[in-house]
Amino acid sequence: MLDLNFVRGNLGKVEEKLRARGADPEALLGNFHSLDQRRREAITQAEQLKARRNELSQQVGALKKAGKNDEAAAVMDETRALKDKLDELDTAATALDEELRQSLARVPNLTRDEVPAGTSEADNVVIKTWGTKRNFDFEPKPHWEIGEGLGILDLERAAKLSGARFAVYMGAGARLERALISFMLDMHTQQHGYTEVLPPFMVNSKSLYGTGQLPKFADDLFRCSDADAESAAAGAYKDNDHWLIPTAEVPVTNLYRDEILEEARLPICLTAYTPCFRAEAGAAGKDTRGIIRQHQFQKVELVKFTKPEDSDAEHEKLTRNAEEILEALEFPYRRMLLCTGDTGFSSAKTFDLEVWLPGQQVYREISSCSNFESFQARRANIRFKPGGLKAKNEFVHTLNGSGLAVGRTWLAILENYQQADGSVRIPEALKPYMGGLEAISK
RNA sequence: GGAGGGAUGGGUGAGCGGUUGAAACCGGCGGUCUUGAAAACCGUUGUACUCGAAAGGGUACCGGGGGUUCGAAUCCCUCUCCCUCCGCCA
Repeated sequence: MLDLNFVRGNLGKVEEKLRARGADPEALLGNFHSLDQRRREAITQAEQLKARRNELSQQVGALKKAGKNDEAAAVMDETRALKDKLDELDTAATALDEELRQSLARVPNLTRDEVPAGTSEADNVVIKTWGTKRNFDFEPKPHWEIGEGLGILDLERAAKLSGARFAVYMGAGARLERALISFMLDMHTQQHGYTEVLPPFMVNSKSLYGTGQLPKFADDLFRCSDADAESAAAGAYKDNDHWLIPTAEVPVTNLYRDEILEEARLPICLTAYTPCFRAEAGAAGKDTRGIIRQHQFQKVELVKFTKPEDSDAEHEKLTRNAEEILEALEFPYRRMLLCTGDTGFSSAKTFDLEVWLPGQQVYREISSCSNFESFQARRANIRFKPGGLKAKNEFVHTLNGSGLAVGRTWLAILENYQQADGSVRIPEALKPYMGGLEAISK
């Protein structure tokens, strides 16, 4: 959420930044000025009447104490007469306030000035490229052919169990997924200084609001049937409903919702393995082969809470921490700076890491590392207490990134480490996690 | 699932219809003392919105929502969460 005062004072800039994203400022904020104006007038009117009521009520107390019951009764009558008008003004003020809040909740974060202008992923900018693409003396296959050939990936039976966009991993394939999770968590906890978290895989609406998935992106999520569908459809979510998490970002960032952190504790660096559940609404027909795009996938996530002035440096570090996994596994990859049109709703600046997939001859996103600045912190009310004379609590900056998407790492291993005979070599760094296994073969 | 008890500021915890935005203690910040520190003492210390050029006002907030009342942290209803006991259970 953007700061109301900032929007009010910088409406032109906000509109410009929204246009840069390809959003329509008219649709999002069209009547902001007049709405804000009407809201403030309504609040002022209601508050003036409340002040009057409070003043009279105090008089009643004083008169009664003094034994002047007749006079008290007269004042009580006068106050009672205020009631209808007060209800009316209060209702109007509350409605306008709510309207403003809801419209603000749907406004995306403003992208940083260094984010390149653009309308789609085609406009993302390559920041760097790492590694050398392997030369194959045979035609490299896509991962679904390799995985099914080795009997470690079973998409047909997954479809029987759950439908399209699910996978079953078998034997060394299942172990490879588990090995990757342990490898990534170990590296982040032992070498990069993160603390491991195992959060719930279901969260309530409030948490999803805090990180920005709600209210705008409900269609992308799986909602559990204990939710009150009727009120949810109306945009009014209950406190005790449950949704499957689309990423560990949601539970981990919300860990400190409505809390005030000690400055000395910052930055807080957390890493979490979780499955992620995404409805992939609107992705029909996209990436239907293989396991690139799934309703359930596993991911190791990195999350940071920082002081505002540190978030840029921590963003770079976090992105490096994800890159180091790719480098340890010796994958050719590149780092992209997402353009304004491709940067996510809550993010001010995002780097995507794309891994080379020789079976498909493309770079594919395997990590997305974002600086949300105070956008999520404001929604989730996560503050810190600055030391010294700066007494006022401030919103932290939140950041997160995949470190990495495990399913996509799994398929990247198949495609990059495949052999002519259909077997797959195990990357050096992963061998200890695979019980010393050299290769997966039939 | 059943029966009880709770939820108050950064923390612990009083208040149970009218100068209570909220005692006290702890913590934080500033100061006195000290070569420095500690101790002791003194002062200070919530958030959001809103009016105002400012000084300074106003409103709301004691888990959430609703109600009673001239007036609610305090009474009533309801929801959520936590604790204790019983039952069930990976």
